[in-house]
Amino acid sequence: MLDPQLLRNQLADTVDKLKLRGVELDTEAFESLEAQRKELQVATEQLQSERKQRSKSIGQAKAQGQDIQPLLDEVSAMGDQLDQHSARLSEIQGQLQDIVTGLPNLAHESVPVGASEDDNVEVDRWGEARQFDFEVQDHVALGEALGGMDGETAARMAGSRFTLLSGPVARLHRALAQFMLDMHTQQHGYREFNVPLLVNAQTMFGTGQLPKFADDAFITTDENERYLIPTAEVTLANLVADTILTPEQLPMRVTAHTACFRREAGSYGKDTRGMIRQHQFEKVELVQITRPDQSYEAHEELTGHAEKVLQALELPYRKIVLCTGDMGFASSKTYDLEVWLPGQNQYREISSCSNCEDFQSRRMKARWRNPDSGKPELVHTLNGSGLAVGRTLVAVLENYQQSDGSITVPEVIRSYMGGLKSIS
RNA sequence: GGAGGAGUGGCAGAGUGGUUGAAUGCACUGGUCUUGAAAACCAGCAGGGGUGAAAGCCCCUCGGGGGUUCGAAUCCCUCCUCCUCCGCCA
Repeated sequence: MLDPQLLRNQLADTVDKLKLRGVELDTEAFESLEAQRKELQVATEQLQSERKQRSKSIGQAKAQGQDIQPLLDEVSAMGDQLDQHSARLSEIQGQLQDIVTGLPNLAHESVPVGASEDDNVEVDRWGEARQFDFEVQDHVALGEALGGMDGETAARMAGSRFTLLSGPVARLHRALAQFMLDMHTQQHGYREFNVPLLVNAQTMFGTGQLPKFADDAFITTDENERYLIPTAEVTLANLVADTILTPEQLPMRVTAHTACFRREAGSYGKDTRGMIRQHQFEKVELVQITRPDQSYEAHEELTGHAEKVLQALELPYRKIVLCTGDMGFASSKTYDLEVWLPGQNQYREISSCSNCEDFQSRRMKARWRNPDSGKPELVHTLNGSGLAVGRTLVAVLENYQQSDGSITVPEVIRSYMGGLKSIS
């Protein structure tokens, strides 16, 4: 959520910055609502104040044994007026709230301006695409030939966008997740969490999934509606919801390996082959909670932690910075890591690392006590995939394939596979 | 699923209709004292919001929401969470 003060005091400037994100805000309508809010709120609080004072004086008069009936009549009349005012006020505030919660975060000044993914900027490239002296296959052909990947049976039991893994391929998938988790906890200082996969609406609101993107999430139908998390970012960031952290607790680095669930509404026909885009996939997520003045440093660091996984697996990738028009709703700045997939002859996203500044913490009421001011102030939140496990499996299958269709197991993964060097 | 109990400031814990946003203790911060520390003593110390150039003034919040009342931490309804016991169950 944007700071409401920005919209009140620097409206024109904020509207300009929102335009870069591809969002048009009706300035006039907003200003009109805001003016009404101000007037109503002042009036309502004034009435509350008067009522409070008079009620107190009734208490005092009664204690002194005076006749309080005239006072009672007078204050009674105020009640109706107050009710009217506060009803109208909450209506206006609700309308303002609807507008504000639907606005995306503003982009950091270092983010390239652009309208779509075509305007994203490559900032780094690591590794070299392997040269094959045979015809490469994609992960689906490889996985099926190995007898370890089955989309048809999965579709029969669950529908499209699900994949069954089995045997050594399933084990490789598991090994990759274990490897990532171990690297982040043992080398990068993250604390491992095992988190709920179902959360309430409040929690989804905190990280920005609600109310605007309700259609993207799976929701339960029992009386207490719960959402299946689309990413562990939701649970990890919400660890600090409604809390005031001490300076010593920052930065907080947390990670979790979870299943993630996405409806992929609106992506019909996109990436239908294989396990690039699934309703259910696994991901090792990295989240950092930092002091505001250290979040951009942490953003570079966190992205580096994700890159370390790709480097250890010797998977070629490039790092791009998303332009203002292509960033996620809550983000101020996002790096995407795209891994080289020989089977598709292109780079595909395998990690997305974002600094959300105080956009999520304002929604979550996540604060720290700044020793300089002595006051609670909003923390900054960052998240990144480290990495998407399913897509990492895809990348390993395609990059490590041999002419006979077997897969060489990456060296760093072998100890997680009982020393296995090759899957055939 | 059934029966009972409980949710108050960072923590503990008073408070059952009227200057209570809240006693007291601990913790924390500053000061006095001390060579220094401790102890003792003094003082400060919830969060959110509105308005204002600022100082300040004002409003809201005692798990969430609603109600009764001139007035609610206190009474009523409802939901949530936690604890104990019974039942069921991975």
